[in-house]
Amino acid sequence: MQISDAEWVVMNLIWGSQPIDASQVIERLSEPHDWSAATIKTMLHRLVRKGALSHEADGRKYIYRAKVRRHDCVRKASRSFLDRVFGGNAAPALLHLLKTSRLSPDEAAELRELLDARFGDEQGG
Amino acid sequence: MQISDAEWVVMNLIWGSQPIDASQVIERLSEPHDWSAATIKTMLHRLVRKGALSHEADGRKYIYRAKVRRHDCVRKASRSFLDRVFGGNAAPALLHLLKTSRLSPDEAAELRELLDARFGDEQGG
DNA sequence: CTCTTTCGTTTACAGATGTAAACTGATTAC
DNA sequence: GTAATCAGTTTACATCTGTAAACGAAAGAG
Repeated sequence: MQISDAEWVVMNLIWGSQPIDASQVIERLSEPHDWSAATIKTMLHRLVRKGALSHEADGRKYIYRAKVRRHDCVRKASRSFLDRVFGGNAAPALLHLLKTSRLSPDEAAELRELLDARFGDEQGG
Repeated sequence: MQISDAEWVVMNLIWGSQPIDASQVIERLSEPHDWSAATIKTMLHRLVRKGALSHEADGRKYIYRAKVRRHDCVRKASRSFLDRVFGGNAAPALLHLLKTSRLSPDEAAELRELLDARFGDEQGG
């Protein structure tokens, strides 16, 4: 199951604010993305159909919840990105991101720690 | 201009082996991707139309060349991936890739060097 | 010179995507 | 209780994608 660009916007909101009903999603996304309410309703509907969201009636409205875990979707999307753009090799991707990104000192430190933890200074691991 | 999944396969080949003619592309891609010659011809055609490739007649066949630089496409695709999946923040993306990837010691070392060069140990840069 | 093969162009077609209006059933305001 | 409103469902529609067949021109086979 593929989550499209626009659907990621919706999913990202829902992962961060579930359970949530349609009006909330519309309220939070229509302005910043210049989407009509109808567009957002369509996306919610499609995401339910795809199995990415579940909805549960609460009176006349529906409460939406993610059925797929963000982490799994991130993994899938990352895999697909790596495959398509870097032939599946993480190293060039990491180098590219590192070269083109501004990181805060804290973020850099965290990265360095993880790097050291997983791939120790002397031997790789 | 967007390069689709399948088109990336073609572009990746061409970036690595240009100039190249259609029969070569077909020869190199149809087996591993299980694509018919017609499919590959379509993709070449679309890529020319999109402006990603140029073609130049050489007798009855065409020689293809990339018109867009790989680096630019990588940057665009990375940007789009970051935006869609990580809300535009490189740090979580880097952490994710690092957590889910196996790197060789050399790759790890290269990353560490770049990290240190760009975001020195004491002060961020 | 015809027939066949080859190469590129056009056309095809279903499914995904972005974007949204139309429709329908329930609910709230009079 | 009838009108306006609101939520969700259906329908719409152009474009993009993946996948490929059909078609037309050129070139080589005989």
